[in-house]
This record gives sequence, structure tokens and C-alpha cells, in this order.
Amino acid sequence: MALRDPDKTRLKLLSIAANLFQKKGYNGTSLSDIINEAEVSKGALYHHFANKNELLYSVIDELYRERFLSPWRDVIKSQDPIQAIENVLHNIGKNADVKEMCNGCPVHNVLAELGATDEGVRLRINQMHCDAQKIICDALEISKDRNIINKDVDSNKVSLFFMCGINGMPQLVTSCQNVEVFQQLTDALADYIRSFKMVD
Amino acid sequence: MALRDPDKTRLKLLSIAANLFQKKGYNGTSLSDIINEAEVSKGALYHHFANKNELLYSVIDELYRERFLSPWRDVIKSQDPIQAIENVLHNIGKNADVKEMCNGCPVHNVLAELGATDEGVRLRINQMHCDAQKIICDALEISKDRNIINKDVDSNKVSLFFMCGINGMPQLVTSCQNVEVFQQLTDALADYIRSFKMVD
Amino acid sequence: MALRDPDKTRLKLLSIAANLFQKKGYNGTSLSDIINEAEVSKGALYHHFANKNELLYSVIDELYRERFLSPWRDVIKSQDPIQAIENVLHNIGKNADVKEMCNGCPVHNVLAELGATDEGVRLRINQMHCDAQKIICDALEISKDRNIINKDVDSNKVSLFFMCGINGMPQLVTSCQNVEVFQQLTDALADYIRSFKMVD
Amino acid sequence: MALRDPDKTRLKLLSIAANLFQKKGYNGTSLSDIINEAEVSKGALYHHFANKNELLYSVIDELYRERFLSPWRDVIKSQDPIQAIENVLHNIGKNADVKEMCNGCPVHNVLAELGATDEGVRLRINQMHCDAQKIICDALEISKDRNIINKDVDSNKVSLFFMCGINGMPQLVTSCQNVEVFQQLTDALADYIRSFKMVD
DNA sequence: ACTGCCGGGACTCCCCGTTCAT
DNA sequence: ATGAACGGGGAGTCCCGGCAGT
Repeated sequence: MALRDPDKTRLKLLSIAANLFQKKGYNGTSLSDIINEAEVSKGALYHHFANKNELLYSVIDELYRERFLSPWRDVIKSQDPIQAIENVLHNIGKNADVKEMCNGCPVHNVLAELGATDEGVRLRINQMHCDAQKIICDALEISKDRNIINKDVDSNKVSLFFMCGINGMPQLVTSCQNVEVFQQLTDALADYIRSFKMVD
Repeated sequence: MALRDPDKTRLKLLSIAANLFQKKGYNGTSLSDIINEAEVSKGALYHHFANKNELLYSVIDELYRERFLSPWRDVIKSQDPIQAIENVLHNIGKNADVKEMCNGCPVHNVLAELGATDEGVRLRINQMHCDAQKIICDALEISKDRNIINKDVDSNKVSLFFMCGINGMPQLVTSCQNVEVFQQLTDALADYIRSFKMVD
Repeated sequence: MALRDPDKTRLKLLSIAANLFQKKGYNGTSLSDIINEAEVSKGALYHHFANKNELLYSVIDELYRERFLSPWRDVIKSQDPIQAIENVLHNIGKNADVKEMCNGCPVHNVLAELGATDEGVRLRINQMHCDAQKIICDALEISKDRNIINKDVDSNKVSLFFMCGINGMPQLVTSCQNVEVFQQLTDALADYIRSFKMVD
Repeated sequence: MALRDPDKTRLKLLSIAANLFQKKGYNGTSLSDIINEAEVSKGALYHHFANKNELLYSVIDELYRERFLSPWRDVIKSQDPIQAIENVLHNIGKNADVKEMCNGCPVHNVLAELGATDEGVRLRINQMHCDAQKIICDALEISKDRNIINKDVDSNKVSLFFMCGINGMPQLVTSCQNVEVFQQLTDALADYIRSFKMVD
């Protein structure tokens, strides 16, 4: 129903779709699932989104992308970017929503399901990975300049592996349904990144 | 077809289903897709498997599981398990089939799509993760005994993070469609595991 | 758009609907097709026409009917109505728009699609047939009076068959997509009507 | 239901579809209409026909075509083909099923609705027209040889116009819902064809 | 008075996983 | 092991109201 508030209706659809796609997968989620939970008619949905695929793209562009990148954006503004990265890891490890985590990372799930067949999805998520890696890579370079880490660290390789770690976590958490595992993993990744610091 | 060879038919269905599930996802693959590619009748499929879900379970149990675990089984028999792990990583990095890799890891894809809704899938894959982690963990313990790595290494944490790295790789490769990335990642993971070796 | 000209908007909708109904059929034409081509909003359409069915009726009443009847109206004013009919046939044969013809006669198409289920359509088109036949019938009677044709001609039967010929033409042209066929048919129909002339 | 008789099921669907397409048009007939009347499941329909369009093509090829051509096939075997044509016209005029007639000719209706947009339909019906015209044309030629009609008759033109008459009839009957009109028209067409006979 | 945006559902064709008689 | 039949959804489209502002 929702007496005439297009933006609100759109956002509602978007966020409900985001949740369902994460939990049940893209192909596992029917538009009926979405409109039922949103208490909105099919006409409303198709007024806002051309089709299911466009809805997914909007979800990725407007929700998943921000959720994925925002935690990292500030690390390069810090005096000690390495410390900042550790802090971010610590925070997401501590504040992880159990239910959310156990459904895996939405970005990750969508990529695993559709990456091989839907170029639109793949390119969007690749962009996210690149953007995030760029931030980490910059953080490493800055840290070299400031003599926080060794100059012979291969920033590209390390930042790539960092992204790999980030991507692997939700997988393990989903499979064992245990959030503690997530904290161990963020710890371990923090250890990894800290291992490049200069010994003083 | 019609050449009565039940086991062959079954295996054919199994391996075609394995490929399609990996590439197009479970919900994205229809039974018609499978029987068309296998050139087998619908009745034949239902003779061998109770339903689509059981087919998936069989695929996991009989194909995915072995593919996932077999490379690691021998590392604990080696004199230097750490070196053995590095070798395995090097091999899978070098021999990676481009097309296969770019579709992501089948285990991983299935978990991402169904992990949150299908306990049968989740438990099977969790078991694989645990079994693999156990191997790595044992390898680390053995290496401690043999003074290959430091005794204060937290084998559980490291092996867990190792699994995390393993799980994150196909994700990144899928998104950028570039196998070189895979080699860089196996390298980086090898670096990681080597970093625990005693300095002599 | 937005240039407030209600009559123009209405006429635009009417004539675009007329074309689309002819080409794609009534059920094959969606209101979206119409408003897209007319560059008019849905609200505008519904302001001018109560619903799709009323739009069709208006199309028939205001456009199809005139197009169908106007060529024949003057034949009875002629000194030699038979000659006048031949002339009309000759003209429509010669001036036939290729594209238009190959889509069939709009009146005809609508009747064929909806005649059996929509009384409103059937009655309107029946009226057109009757009116046209009346003209031809009158032309024959006048010609009898003036000794142009034999007095024993059954005007009703001939005029009915004349209408039959008129109705059958577009059908054949549509099926073979060849306007020459149309000219042959108008010729043949002219031959038919001329065959009743007195031999002098 | 319907205890396993594929051919029967198929034919049932075909003939019910044939009736509904004639009465309500192609776009006006839903697959639900068809399966409800046939008391057959949706799956059964899609087992026999790839889609709605293929169903239509099958209806045309297997039912409409025969109904349309069969009455004329024997006229060229007759001693007096012209007389045979008259007889056929007389028969279909006399035996016309009221209800059927008032829904128009199925071939005709389908062509009017879809001829401009569906080549498959157009080509099929064009073939029927050509085949029928060929028969009439041959009948005229044979009649010339046997001195039944004048040698200067343009067989092609006359047979074409004959087809035109055949095609126009159902149109008029549909619009006035009066079968007597049909008899008058078959009479008039018989008159027309007879008019070419030699006067003895 | 007239037009535009938002929304409502029923209905469309089609496909899916599954069962059953053969 | 076959393939005909089943029936429940799948996404998407349709025609249509109703509120807002001109």
C-alpha cells in the first residue's frame, strides 16, 4: 500500500530484494517472494524496475557496493593506515550480525551464483574488488613512505591476497554457522597485514 | 543411446550435472539442461536419482568432495609438510584450467547459493572444510615436532586462515576472469605459510 | 508534448490506434503500444476514452466507417452509375498504397478477429456493409430505370455478391503480399458488374 | 485422466484450439481456455506443442488446410468441372453449419488477425489460396479443352476472382449473422462461374 | 479540464520438477 | 528405462484506477 511515496516504495523493494538474494540466491528468489514481503503489488515493482535482472543490478549498485566499500574508505586518511585496517577488521569482527553473517556475503553469493553467466554482475563485482584492492594497495604504499612497513613489500600482491582473505571469510562462516570463526579469521587477517610492519 | 550401461549412464549424468551446477548454479540449471547434454531420457535420470536435490548431494559426495580433498591428502606423509603444501599450491596454480577456474570453485559456488537454505549442502561442505583444515592443521603440528616451524604458531588459527585463503581465490578469479591472478594468489598463500618456517 | 490541444491529442490517439489495430489486431495491440507511438501519457488516453473497447468503437465510428463508405457515396449521383462503380474500382486499384493494402482492410480485420465475440463491433460493421450494399443496390436499380442494365437483374443478389467481392480482396492481397493481385481483382469485379450491361 | 493415448490427446488439443482460435481469435484465446476445455494439463499441452505459435501452425497444417481444400479436390476429375464447382458451392451452401458459419472462416480469421505480423501464418495461408486457385484454374482450362466454356476466358483472372468470392463470403455472414446470406452468395458465385459456359 | 506518475492485481505464456503406465 | 501427463509456479504484461499538479 504505502500511500504514494515512490522513493520509499523503491527503497523498500531494493532492500528486501537485497536480503532475499543474499539468503536464497537470485534464482532461488521469486518476484512473488519480494512483493509479498514488501507488501507491494507486482505493478509497483515493474514500475520501478524493468525486470528481475535490472532489480539485481540496482541492488548491487545502490546497496551492496556501498556496504562493501564504505568500511575501507577512511583507512588511507589515517596516520597509520595499517593500524586503521586492523581496526576495521576488528570492528567488523566484533560487530558482525550473527544471522547476516551466516548467510554469507551478498556480493560473494551473487558472484558465485551468476558470475559465470551474467557479465553485468561480474563486471560490477569486479569493479568493487578492484576499488577495494586499490584502497588497500594505496594504504600499503603510504605506509611504505612513512616507514611503517618494509619498502620491499609487494603492495599489489599483498593487497590482492588481502582481498582473497576478505572474500574467503563469509564462505567458512556460512559453512560452519559459527560467528566465532569469523572473529578468528579477522584476527588472522589482521595478523597477516601486521606482519609486514617494521620491527622496532 | 540405449546401450544399457547403468553405471556409465549414472556417471555421465553426475559429471554433466557437476559442470552445469558449477557454471549456471543449482537453481539456474534445469533437469532438461542435464538430460539434453547427457542425451539421456528423463526417466533414466529419475531411475538413478530420486530427485534434483539428491542428484546434487550425489554430485557433492562423489565428485566435488574428492576433487576438493585429494590434492592435500599426501602432504602429511611428506618429510617437510610445509614444503609439500607449497608444492601443491604451486601445482594447482600452474595447472589451472582457464575455463574451469573462471567459473569459480564448484564447492564454493554451491555453498554460496544454497548454504543458507539447504542444510544437506551446508553440512556436506562444512565437513569438507573441516577435513581439509584438519590436514593442514596436522601438517603444521607435525612440522612443529620436526622443528620446521616455530612451536608458538597457533596451528588452528593458521590452518583456518589457510582455508579462508583457499576459499577466497576462485572468487577473485571469477570476477576478473584472469588466471594470472590465481597464480599470484597461490604464490601469496605459499608465502604466507612459508613465513612460519624457522629462520635458519 | 504538453502542448494542451485536446482535440489534436484525441485525433492522434485515434489514428494511431486505427493503424495499430489494423496491423497487429485488437488483442495484439496494447495500450502501451498506442501511447508510446503517440507520445502521450496513459492518463491522457483514459481521459479521452473510457477504456480500450470504447477506443476501438470510436476508431470504427470516426475513421473506419468513413474510409469504407466515402468512395461509393457519389456513384448514385452519376448519369451512368455502373460506369461510376467501375471508375471507383479502377481508382482504388490504381491508387492502392502498397503497405496499407498488405495489412488487409481494417474493417475486415477487426470483424474477423472480434465479430464472433463483440456485438458492438459486429453491429457497427454490419451497418457499414448494409449501407454500402444499399448504395450499390440503388445504383443498380437506377441503372435499370435508365436501361443501362437488364431489368431482370436481381439487384439485391448482385449487390450482395459485389460486397462479397469487396470483402474478399484484401484477404488475398494480404496473403500474397502483392498489390498487382489487387488490381487484377478490381478489374475482375469491374468485369463482373459490367457484364450486366445491355448489349448494344 | 485420459489414460495414455498421446495421439488422442494431441488431436483433442488440436481441434479445440482450432475452434477457439476461430471463435475468439488467436490472441483472444488463452492456453488456459484450451486446456480447460480439453481437460488436459498444461504440461500435456507443452509436451505436444513447443509453444502457442507452433500449436497454431499445427492447427493450420493439420486441420484448417484440409478443411479448406478437400471440397475442391475432386472437381477436376469430373466430366464437367464447371458443373462440379457449382455442385460443391451448392453443397456447402446447403450444409452450412449455422453456428460455425457465423464465426467466420477460420483460415480467413487467422489471416486477418495475424497475416501482417506473422510470416509463418501468412505463408501457410497463401499456399492454401494458391493451391485452391490452381484447382479452379485447372478446372477452367480443362473445360476450355472440352468446349464447355469459351476459349477466350482468362482462367487465371477468373480463378483469382473466384477465390476472392470464396474469401469474402464468411465475412458478410459473420457481420449479419444470417446463414441465408451465405446461400445467396454461393448461388451468386455459381452464377458467376456458370456465366462463362458456352451458350448452346 | 486535462495530463502524468504511481500503483494494483489478474492473467499471459512458458517451464519446471515429478510421477506413472508402459 | 521410456516418454506422456501433471500441475504448480516462473517472470513479465495487461488494462486499469487514483492521486497530484497544472
